[in-house]
Amino acid sequence: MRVAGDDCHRDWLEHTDAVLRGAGLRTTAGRSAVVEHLARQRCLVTAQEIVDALRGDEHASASTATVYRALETLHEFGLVRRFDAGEGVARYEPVDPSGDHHHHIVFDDGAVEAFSDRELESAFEGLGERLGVDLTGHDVILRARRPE
Amino acid sequence: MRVAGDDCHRDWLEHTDAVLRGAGLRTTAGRSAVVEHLARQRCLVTAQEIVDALRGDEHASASTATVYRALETLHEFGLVRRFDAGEGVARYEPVDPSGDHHHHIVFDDGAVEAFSDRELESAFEGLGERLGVDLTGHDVILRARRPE
DNA sequence: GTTATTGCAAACAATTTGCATATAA
DNA sequence: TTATATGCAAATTGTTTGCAATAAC
Repeated sequence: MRVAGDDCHRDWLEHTDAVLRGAGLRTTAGRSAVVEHLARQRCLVTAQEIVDALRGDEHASASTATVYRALETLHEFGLVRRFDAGEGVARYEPVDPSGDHHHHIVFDDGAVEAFSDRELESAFEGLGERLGVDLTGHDVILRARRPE
Repeated sequence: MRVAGDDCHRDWLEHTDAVLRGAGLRTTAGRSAVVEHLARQRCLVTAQEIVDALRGDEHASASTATVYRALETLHEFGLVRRFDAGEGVARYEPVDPSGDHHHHIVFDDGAVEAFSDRELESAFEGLGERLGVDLTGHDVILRARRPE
């Protein structure tokens, strides 16, 4: 039985490795640790969370500077998405190489969850044409009240 | 002849005044200057831009701290939207009291433009129900390539 | 051997906060 | 008169950068 999430993450890891290597970048301990941590991640992570997680890992670690530099590199290559819910911290997540993507719900208590909706997705088809611009992507942020 | 934009801004100004006053807040020079500047604004503004604009205005001014505090207050009351395109600066804009709203396109050169699209908007109807959450709002951020 | 990558610590930029003063109600 | 708002400057926070040391290729 295939576990979708796991495969997606393995795919991302392989894809990321290939892209970075293909660009002539070296496979180094720090960046690899960041990439592997992201691959393990389902949700949005902050740079600080990666630093902390790696500090607690005896097999890998990376300084704050390295984490930020790795994230910047990954972002340049379109391998991670940067997401900013407006709390002053940037959050990152792997970009699924298969093209699948999801969006986010920010709850009033600050929690962030992922969601996807085919119907909403299809509303973006043809939008670029209607607006007369060359769309390269889209993000949706829903705000929701936490049910009490 | 009615000029839509102007009316909308006047409406927002009056609405904002009423809400703040209704909450027992005082009508003070600093906050009023910020509110009036926002009302005059069509596009997304940063806190710093407001400070600078007011510094050049002989009739009004507000310190950095006051501008941030005013924006925070307005945001709490849902009178402004905070928008973060991921460049590390928060941008604010009035929330139209009539319920009308628009979204944003971030171009690869960093420019941000507003847009609205009825078709896209209608895709959000029923979304909360489909997802089983109580939606209070939504933001859409399009990414686009600047035509060369 | 070269050149990219790292860690550290210092530098930065946006935003927040403490506190004494000013002012709207 | 009294509590809210302000300005200033210092403090915080998230992120970036210079540079010498290190490690990939």
